[in-house]
Amino acid sequence: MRLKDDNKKERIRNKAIEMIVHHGFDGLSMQKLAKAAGVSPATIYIHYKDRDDLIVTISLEIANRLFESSLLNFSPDMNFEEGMRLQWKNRANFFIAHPMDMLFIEQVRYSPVYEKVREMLGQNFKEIMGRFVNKAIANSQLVPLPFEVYWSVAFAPLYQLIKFHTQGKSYTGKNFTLDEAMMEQTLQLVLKALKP
Amino acid sequence: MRLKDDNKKERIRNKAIEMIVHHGFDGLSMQKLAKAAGVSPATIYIHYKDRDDLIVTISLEIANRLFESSLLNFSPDMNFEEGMRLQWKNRANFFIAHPMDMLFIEQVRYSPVYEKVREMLGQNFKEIMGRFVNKAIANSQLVPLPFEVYWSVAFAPLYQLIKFHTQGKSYTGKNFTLDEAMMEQTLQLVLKALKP
DNA sequence: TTTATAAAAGAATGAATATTCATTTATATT
DNA sequence: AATATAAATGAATATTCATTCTTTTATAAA
Repeated sequence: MRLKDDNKKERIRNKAIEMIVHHGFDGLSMQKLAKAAGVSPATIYIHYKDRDDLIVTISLEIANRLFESSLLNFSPDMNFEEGMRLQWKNRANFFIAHPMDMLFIEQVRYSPVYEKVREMLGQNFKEIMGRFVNKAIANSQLVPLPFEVYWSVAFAPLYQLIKFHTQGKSYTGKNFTLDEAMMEQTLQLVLKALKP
Repeated sequence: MRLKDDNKKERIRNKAIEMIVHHGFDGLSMQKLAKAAGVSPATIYIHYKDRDDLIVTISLEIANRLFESSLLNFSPDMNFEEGMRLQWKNRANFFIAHPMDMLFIEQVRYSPVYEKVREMLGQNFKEIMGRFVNKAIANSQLVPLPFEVYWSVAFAPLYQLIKFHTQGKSYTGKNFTLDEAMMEQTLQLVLKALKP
């Protein structure tokens, strides 16, 4: 029997991401996607149940790949500063290597689609980060705070900076490029905030 | 002659925001919107040039109202901590008073629509905040840093927390409510990061 | 080589889409 | 009260939409 052509599926996937990044969710039509990917509309439905499944599946793939990347060489038993620096490095590496994925997943995260994505995400990641935070607090390497406050202070600035970088401009429209030094400076500020 | 019924326009506006917040940009159709607002499809086109203009115009309205709110009683000559606290308070008040506007504008901010919105935004706000930051650095009340780093550290955590709050859950799905004390705690962390 | 099987294609379907048109309606001005 | 004017309507338009149907094609297993 004939096997599924993964290259074909990848083309569909990549073009879908591209279309959504450039034209939003309402810029994605199955026919335009088929044309852009060089396949028949019907072929999309061999790989994805329907339009919604396409979006959710791709979102999950990227989210899981991001989590996986962020956990590279990471352990919840790490020293707090060391762990934070590694998380920052891993996330930054992923986003800068895959700018389209970054813009796509951020768009998803702020759209109603994320509701569906959230409940299908693995639990691993939250557990590991939860342990990391609790341990750091117990060891007096991190000021005691609710997980959501930690998350907001620890990572929201990084995401914001990387978004500016990926878009090539800050929210005022000014051209912007994030370099190693600026990222390190920002991490230092965040660590200053979080360390007792 | 007959006058434009502002109540009608407001109904269109509010239902559009509601539909986009709940079902995303691809959940907004002009016919559904007309039905939800209790008007004829044609009536929408009396108030907005087309679908795109509707979305961009509403986005601009909300963005400008947010800026205005954030500048209530604010002056770039303020002491840094005082100014930061006021910005946090003003923004939080606006978002918590208008949760739908918050979810709408955040969705816009992460979508390609924002490109169009950005270039139509007034310059006032950036100028005032730019002066505030420069002055604070000159007075050694704020550590020297690029505006984008300041912005990311100073406000991204607030936006993240308010988003958790407005959605009623954190990104892990856990129920979440932001209270005064938690906001103050987070502001303290951010100030610790930013003060020399 | 043949056969069985599922992938892939392209055309077709009906529903939904944004927008407009001809008509009616409300009201400010005269 | 009459008139002029623009708001508002509902039906209509052509287009685009997601999805499926039938047919063809590639290939793994026999």
